[in-house]
Amino acid sequence: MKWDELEEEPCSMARTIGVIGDRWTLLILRECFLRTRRFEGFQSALGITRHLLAERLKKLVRQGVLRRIPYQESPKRHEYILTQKGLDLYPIMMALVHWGDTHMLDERGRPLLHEHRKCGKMFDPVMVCSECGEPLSAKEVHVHPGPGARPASEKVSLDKKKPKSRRQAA
Amino acid sequence: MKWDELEEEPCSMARTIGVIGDRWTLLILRECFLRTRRFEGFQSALGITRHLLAERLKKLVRQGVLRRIPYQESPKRHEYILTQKGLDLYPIMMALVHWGDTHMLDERGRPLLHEHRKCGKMFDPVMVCSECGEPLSAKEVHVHPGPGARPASEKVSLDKKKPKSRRQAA
DNA sequence: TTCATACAGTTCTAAAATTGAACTGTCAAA
DNA sequence: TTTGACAGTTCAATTTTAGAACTGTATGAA
Repeated sequence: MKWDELEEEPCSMARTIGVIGDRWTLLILRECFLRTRRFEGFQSALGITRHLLAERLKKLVRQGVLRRIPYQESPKRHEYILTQKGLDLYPIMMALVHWGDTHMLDERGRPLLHEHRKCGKMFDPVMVCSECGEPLSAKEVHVHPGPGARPASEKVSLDKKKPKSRRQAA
Repeated sequence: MKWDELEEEPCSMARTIGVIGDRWTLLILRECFLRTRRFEGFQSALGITRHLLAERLKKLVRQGVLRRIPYQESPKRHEYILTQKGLDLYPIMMALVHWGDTHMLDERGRPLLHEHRKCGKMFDPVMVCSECGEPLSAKEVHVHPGPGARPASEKVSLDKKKPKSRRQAA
């Protein structure tokens, strides 16, 4: 599968993965949420090669996750700022952090604490149902095909290839 | 940076990314939540190469996200089942799906709808504060160093290399 | 004026990861 | 006896990524 094919999959998760589903992109976005805005800032915070960083930033801009905004003329310099589409990634970031906090800590404890300005307390993120407000778990959710679902006839494979016998075909 | 170094970073997000932060792993986990359990099931649903699939499954088992359980003797066959650690990835999966539903839909609409068994309604996942229950957004959250934070002295770079001048050093 | 540095990239080669395809081996059914 | 399901493993070819240097504008210091 080519990776741009992911964005055409009739699956919202696959499409999201097509945009942000690689390690460097996720780390770049972490820095964005920590207020990094400039090329050198990302590069020195992450140790990513300049080549990949340039490429990933371009892709995020193309996808509308970041906006490239000039902050000085001559030499032209730009900052990379999260768009609303980018800011909407926040729940994904928090969910990643929270899983790490729950399952990947060492003896030293949490690297970061999060304070909720509205209530002034240190908090954890909790995912709830938009309708009843109860916390969600996989077992309480039932999945139905929606209007954009793939027709049942082609449900077999992401890349539509039939698995074929591995003994010589002719 | 080598990818196993990610898991040693004093950052819960980096550690999580070290475990599930690549495209195939995320797609494999999607299938797990859709009740796929067997090698051939993953392979034909995703079109992933058998080589990579075997490797990714091994890693997920090693990380405690999946458990490998025999379902028949001779020939030995195993199923891959989400552990509790794996089930706890659910909020991440839902957050990915929800962002895709919000920002990556085509004209046809949502590929999947989610029904909450408890309340019987189709819902969206919402991330709220564990303390006050209000929905979260990036701007209302303030980050503090926790007990496991990296000392300020080495805050510079993920890989601890100082960026050095790019003109000939000798 | 010359030198060093900041910044935002681009270019190049070597190394690592991924793809695609075939191969192994056990067992069941035809 | 042959074919197919299943769960991998192996290997060559391609694609990505890493690591390092290079380009080019501009500023401040010597």
